[in-house]
This record gives sequence, structure tokens and C-alpha cells, in this order.
Amino acid sequence: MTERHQLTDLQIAILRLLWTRGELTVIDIWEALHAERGLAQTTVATLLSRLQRRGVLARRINDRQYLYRSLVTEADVQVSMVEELTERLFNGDVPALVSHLLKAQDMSPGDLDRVRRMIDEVDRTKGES
Amino acid sequence: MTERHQLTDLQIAILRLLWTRGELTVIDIWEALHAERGLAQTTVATLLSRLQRRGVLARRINDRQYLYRSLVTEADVQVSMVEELTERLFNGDVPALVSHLLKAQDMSPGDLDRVRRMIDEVDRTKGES
DNA sequence: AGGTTCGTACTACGGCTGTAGATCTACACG
DNA sequence: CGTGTAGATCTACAGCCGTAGTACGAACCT
Repeated sequence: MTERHQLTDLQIAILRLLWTRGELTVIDIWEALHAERGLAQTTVATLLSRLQRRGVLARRINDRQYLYRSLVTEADVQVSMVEELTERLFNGDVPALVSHLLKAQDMSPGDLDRVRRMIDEVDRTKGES
Repeated sequence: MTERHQLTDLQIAILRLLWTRGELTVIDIWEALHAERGLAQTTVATLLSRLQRRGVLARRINDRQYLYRSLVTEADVQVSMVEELTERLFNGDVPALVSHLLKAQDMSPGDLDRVRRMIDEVDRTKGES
């Protein structure tokens, strides 16, 4: 079901656009990425084709141009990429990764409280099942 | 200081060996990886050279063969790869990633307790500084 | 109907990865 | 001193990525 999604920075940037905005044309995506990355339209078109060929995206014709949409959800990609990272760098030890994150620079005391509440929440819902 | 380390699966497997066992020869690494991956010795040698050329590893000659060692620590790589992932997939929102992990399948109730204690720990040490 | 324009597909290239065969080199042993 | 051998280097290749120019096809406008 959830295959291994190994995606690069740019590929994810494209997917994010599709996740948040639905079906988009090459031009739509080019407009969004052009400012930051200065890509040519053909570059964007190439990337989209390749992702479509790979089965990550689907497309349909509308009014003489393609509308691309994602076949994978953000959650799919998050799950598979986080799993991959946990596996590779933390030997699959999820709490070790959590520990790493808690010590990260950009983790404020407020964030710690947020996490504490999350744990209570998860505890409850897991107890239910 | 901590540059962007973008490393593949196999590259990390090699680094892990060097992290846990110190200086190793091509043969040492080949022996460790051979079973699971069936690589040729020259393949391993190529990978090591390339990582050395890239500045990730260093080597010295000893008794007619190279001894390779890592120039990056496990912590370096963890920090930069986790940062990268958080940036790409969670818009830099660390608590969002933590939340994701808490809901992961392989997170047992015991692990949740472990995490709770970690938070207390981090809270204390952060209060000190 | 013919040219213009818009958008896609084709082709290409350098860089990196995994993969490994072929070749070189230098020590060790006879 | 010659040769075998172990280990390193060189060369190579396919596959993917980012990058983009060029070519093609179809719609539209006059």
C-alpha cells in the first residue's frame, strides 16, 4: 500500500503545492516556484512528467493543457519518509528520535507543554481502542 | 560548521560502521556489508573514495592499506538530516513532527512514559541555562 | 487558409549513485 | 631479481536529478 517514497526537496515542494491547492497546471506550479528558484517552465514540465511516469502524480487534459494531481497524500509521504529516517539514523528507535527533537534548538518551553498535552491525548485515545 | 549532509542509505550504513568501530579498512567494511547487500569489494572501495573526496571521510595509510575514519559525527548527521526533514515535510514545525511520531504504530505506552520523563528532564536542564 | 502563439514532448548534459570489471603498483617471497 | 598477489585506482555504465533548449502540434486570429 504505502510504498517507499524517496523524494527530493524540489519534488516535495511540487507535491506540497498539489496537496494544498488540488489540481494544477505546469504554469501554476511554475509561477509558484519561479520566484524562489528561478526555474524555466520546461524544467517544471519535465519534473511533472517524470513524477507522473513514476506513478506519483496523475494528470488529465483540460482545455489544451494538463491538470496534475497527486496520487500520494501528505500523510503517506510523512509516514514513509519519517520511517525511513528513523530506520537509517536511529536504528528504528522512535523514542530516540523524539528525544533528539526535544533537545533541538528551536524547541521552546511552550512547545514542550504542547507535547506534554499531546502525550496525554494519545494516551487516552490509545487506551480506548 | 555543521554543513548540510545529504546522505543515502548505503552511505549511512558505512558511516555507522565507522562510528561504532572507529578506523576500518575497505575489507572490514566489505565484510560487514557483504552479507546483506552482496556488494563487490571494489564497489565498497569506490564508495569510500568518493566519500573521502567529498570530505566526509579521511584516511591514512597503514601497512599497505588505507584506514578510513569518519570526519562527521553521528550527532552532526542526525541534526542536519532531521532538520532537513522537518523543514521539508513539516514546514519546520518540530512539535508537528513529534506529534506525528507519538501517533506512530510502533510507539508503545511504555515509550510514551519514556518520552514524558524526557520532557521533564529537558525542562529542568533548559531552565538552568 | 496561413501565420502566430501556447503548451507539451523530445533531446541533451553534467553531476551523483550504485555497481563492478580491468588495470596498475608495490611488497614479499623464492 | 623476477613474479605472484593483494590492494588501490581507473574506467565504465545505467539510472535518477535538476536544468533547459529545441522541435512539434494544435488552437486561434485575421
